[in-house]
Amino acid sequence: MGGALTIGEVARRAGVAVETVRYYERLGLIPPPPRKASGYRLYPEDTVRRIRFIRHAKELGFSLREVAELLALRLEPTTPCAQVKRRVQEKLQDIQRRMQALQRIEKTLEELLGACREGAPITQCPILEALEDTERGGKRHG
Amino acid sequence: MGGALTIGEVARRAGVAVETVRYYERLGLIPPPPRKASGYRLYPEDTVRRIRFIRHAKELGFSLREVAELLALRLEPTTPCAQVKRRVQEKLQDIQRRMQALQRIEKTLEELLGACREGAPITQCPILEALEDTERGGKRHG
DNA sequence: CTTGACCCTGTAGCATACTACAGGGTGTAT
DNA sequence: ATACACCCTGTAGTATGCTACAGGGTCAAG
Repeated sequence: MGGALTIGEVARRAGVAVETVRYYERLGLIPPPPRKASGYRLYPEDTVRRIRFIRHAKELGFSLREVAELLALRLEPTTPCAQVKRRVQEKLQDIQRRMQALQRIEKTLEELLGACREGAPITQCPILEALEDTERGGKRHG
Repeated sequence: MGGALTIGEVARRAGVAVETVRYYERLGLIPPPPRKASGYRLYPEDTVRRIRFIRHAKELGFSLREVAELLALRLEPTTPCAQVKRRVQEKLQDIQRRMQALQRIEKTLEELLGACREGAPITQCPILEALEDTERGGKRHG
C-alpha cells in the first residue's frame, strides 16, 4: 500500500473539498477505502483520477448519476459482453448528441465573429438557431 | 401581434413547465412580455425558441448564468465590435474545450466497444484516462 | 505538554434549478 | 349558472450537489 493517501491529499490533488470526497463516497461514486486504526481513510492513488473524471464529466453536463453509469462501464470478467456493448452504445449516442449540439453553437459563434469583423448587420438572432432541432414550434405561418 | 402565445402554450411547445417559464422570466432569461387587461402574459413566438435554447444549453453543462451570457451575444448596434469579439472568443474557447473532452470520452467508449468485440482483456480502466489532462496527480513514482 | 493541522461522524444550511401549492381571477362551452 | 382549463402572485418545498459546522479524536513538531 505504498501510494495510500489521506482524504485531504486526495481532495487537494483532485481539486475538490474534503467534504466532497466524503459526499462522493456516500453516493457510491468512490469505493470506501481502508482505514487506519484511528479511523482515517487511506485512499489508493487511483482515487484522484476518479474524482477528476467526475469533475470533468459534470462540467460536460452529466449528472452524478450519469457519471456513475459511465464509471461502471468497466469490463469486468463476469459481465456479459452483449450487455456491455449495449450500454456503451447508449452512452456513445448520448455523447455524440452533445457533441453535435456543441458544434452547432460553435459554428454560430464563429459566424457571429465573422459578422462582427465585416460589420455586417445582423437582423436575426443566430444564437437561438444554433440549437434548433426537429421539434416544431415558433414557426407557425398564421 | 399575430403570434402571441399564452404562457401555457409557450411551456407546452418549449417542453417545460409553466412555473419554469415564469422562473426564467424572474431570472431575466426571458424578457417580460406584454399583458392582456386580465394580466395574462402574451409571449412572442420567438420565446419558444429561446426556452428551447436554454434547455439544450443546460443539457450541455452550461449554468443558467452562462446561458444568459450566451443569449446576450447578440449584435446590438450600440455594442462596440471589439467587445463582442472578445466575449465571443471566450465562449468559443469554452465550447472547444468541452468538445475536446467529449471527444476523449467518445474515443474511450469506442475502444471499450472494440475490446468487447475482440474479447481482449482490459486490465486498466480506460474510462478514467479519457478525461485526464495535464494536471499532475495519481502518477507519483514513490 | 502545547499547538496547529488534520481526521472522524452527523447534522444543518447554502446555491442552483426548479416544482408545487394556496387563494383567487379569467375564458369558454354547456 | 356551472364546470373546467387556464391564468395570476407569492410562498414554500423538492432535488441535486455541495458546503459548513459542532463536537470530538489523531498526528507530528516544537
